[in-house]
Amino acid sequence: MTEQRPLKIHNTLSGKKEEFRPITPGYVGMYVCGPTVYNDVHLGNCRTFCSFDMIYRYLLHLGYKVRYVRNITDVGHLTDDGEDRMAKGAKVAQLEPMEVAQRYTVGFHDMMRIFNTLPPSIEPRATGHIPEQIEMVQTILERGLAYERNGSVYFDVPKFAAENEGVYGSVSGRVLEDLYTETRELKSQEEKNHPADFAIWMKARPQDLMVWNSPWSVGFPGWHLECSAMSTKYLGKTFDIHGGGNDLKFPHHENEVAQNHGACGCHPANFWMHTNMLLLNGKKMSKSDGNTISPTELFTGTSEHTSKPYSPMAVRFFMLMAHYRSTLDITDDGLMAAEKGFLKIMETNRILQNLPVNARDFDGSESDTDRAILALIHDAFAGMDDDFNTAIAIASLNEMGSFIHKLANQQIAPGEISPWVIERLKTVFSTFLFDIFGLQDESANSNDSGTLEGLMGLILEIRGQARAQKDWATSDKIRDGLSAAGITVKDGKDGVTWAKA
RNA sequence: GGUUUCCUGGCCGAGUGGUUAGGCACAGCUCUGCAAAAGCUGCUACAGCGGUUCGAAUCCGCUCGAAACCUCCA
Repeated sequence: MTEQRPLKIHNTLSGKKEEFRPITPGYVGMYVCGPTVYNDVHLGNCRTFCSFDMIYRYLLHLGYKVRYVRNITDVGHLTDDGEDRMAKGAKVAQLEPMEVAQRYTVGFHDMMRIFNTLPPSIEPRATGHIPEQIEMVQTILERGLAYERNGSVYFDVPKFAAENEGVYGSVSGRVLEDLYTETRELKSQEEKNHPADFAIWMKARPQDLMVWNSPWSVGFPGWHLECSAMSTKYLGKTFDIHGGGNDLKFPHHENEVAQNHGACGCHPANFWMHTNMLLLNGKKMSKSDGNTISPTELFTGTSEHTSKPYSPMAVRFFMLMAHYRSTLDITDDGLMAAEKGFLKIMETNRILQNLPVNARDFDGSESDTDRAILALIHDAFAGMDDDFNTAIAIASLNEMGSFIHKLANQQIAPGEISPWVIERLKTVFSTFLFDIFGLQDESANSNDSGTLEGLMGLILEIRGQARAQKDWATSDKIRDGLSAAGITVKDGKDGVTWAKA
C-alpha cells in the first residue's frame, strides 16, 4: 500500500477535523446505519446514503481497500405506541412481517441504484444476526452493566457512565445529569431503574409477531443492539469510521457506543461521521409530520413543492453542491440551478473528452494557462481532502470548464495548453464526475442512443444543406421542431452539435 | 424548558482573521442569417449591536431570527 495523501475528516467525537489515519494502513472499515425497511425510502435517507457513497468512492479513489458495511434494520424499532414497526406495517398490509421487509428492501435497493450508489461490501440484516445480539446481551450482563426485569434486559446507563468516565455523551455531547432531568415522561418505563436506561432485549407481548427465544424470554433485541453486534462481527471491536444521519446521534449512536463499550471495554469507532438533514420548506423532512417529498415525486414532478420533474442525477448533483455536514434546503429554484449546473458540467466533459490532443503543438514549456489549470486541479483534490468538500471541488471543475470551452472555441490558442495538461484534465474530469461524484451521463444512457445519433446526423445534414442555400425557413423549421422535441441545436464555428434539453 | 448549531449578494450554496469561491438568475458585449450554445464584462454579500485587532463576514459577548436533538426518524 502506498502512502495516502493527508485526509481530514470531521470527527463528531472531537467536534473537529482530524487527520484520518486508518487502524490498518491502507484499509478502512466503515459502518453506516442503514434504513429501517418498513416503508418507502424517503429523500433524507437518500441524501445520507449518497453522501456516504461519495465518501466511500473517494476513499476508494485514494487507494484504500474499504469494507463498507451498511445494515438493513428489519426488526427492533419501536413505534410511539410500542409496537414493532415491522409488525405494524404487516398488520396494515395484511402481510408477513418479513414480506414487508422484503418489499421495502427491494424498493430501497432500486432507489439506491437509481441514484447510482455503489452497493456496500456487506449489507447485514438485523434478523439475520439474532444469535450475535443475544450473545452481546449476555456479555453485557456478565460484565454487570445490564439488569433483567420481567424477561426484558436493560442497559444500566448510570453504572456504565460511572465506570467509564467521559464515554457516555461523547457522541451526542449530552451531559448525563441533564439526561436524568430532561428525559421526558414516557409510559411503560416502570421497569427501568433510570429513565436513561434502555432496552437491549425486550420481552414480547402477545401482539408482537417477530420474536425469538432467548435466555430471558421470548422476545426481540433492542433497537440499538443490531448495529453494535453487526459492526463488531464484520469490522471488529474497533474500526475506522462509523456514519449515519445527524438525528441518530442521540439516542441511537450514544447507546450503541455504550453497548460496544459495555461488551468489550473499548470504543467502537475512531471516527464518527454525521451527515446533515435535508430540509423542505426550511424544516427537516419527516416521515411523521408529512413535510416530505419522495424521490419518485421529485423524478416525476408530481409534488406540490416542485414545478417540474428533476432527474436522479440532477438531484444527486444538487446534493453534491452542498457540503455533507450542512443542512440542505430543497427548493424549486435550487433544484433548477443544480439541474442546469449538472447538464452544463456534463456537456463540458463531453467537449473535453473530444478535444484532440496534438503533441506537435507542445513547445516544451509550461505556460501560465497550464499552471492555472494545474492549480485548479490541486484545489479540487484539496477540497476533497478537507472533509470531502464537494462544493469546492465542483467550483474548481467549473473554473476548469471555462478553460475547456475557451479552448474548444479557439478563444485560447491550442498551443497555450500543453498536451499532457489536457490529458490530465480529461482524467481529472471523468474521475471526479463518474468515479468520485458517482454521476451518470443521462443523455448518453438511453438504449436508443445509436438510433438517435443516426437520425440526428441525417436531420442536421439536411439542415446544413438548407443553410448553405440560405434557406432559413427550412433551417429554422428543423431547429424549432427539434427544440419542441426536446433537442437543442448548437451552431458552432466548426459545425453543428446537439444535446437533449 | 434543557442542549447544540446556524443566520452569506435576487436565489442556491462554499469559505474563513487581510486576496472576486462556484452555480443559477439578470444586464451589456463578442460570435451568429436570426436564435441558441459558448466566451467576455457587470452585479462584491456575509442578521443586528458592541468588543478584541493594524485589519473581522471570519475571534469574543449580547440581541433578534431559524433549525436540530432531548420521542420513531438519515
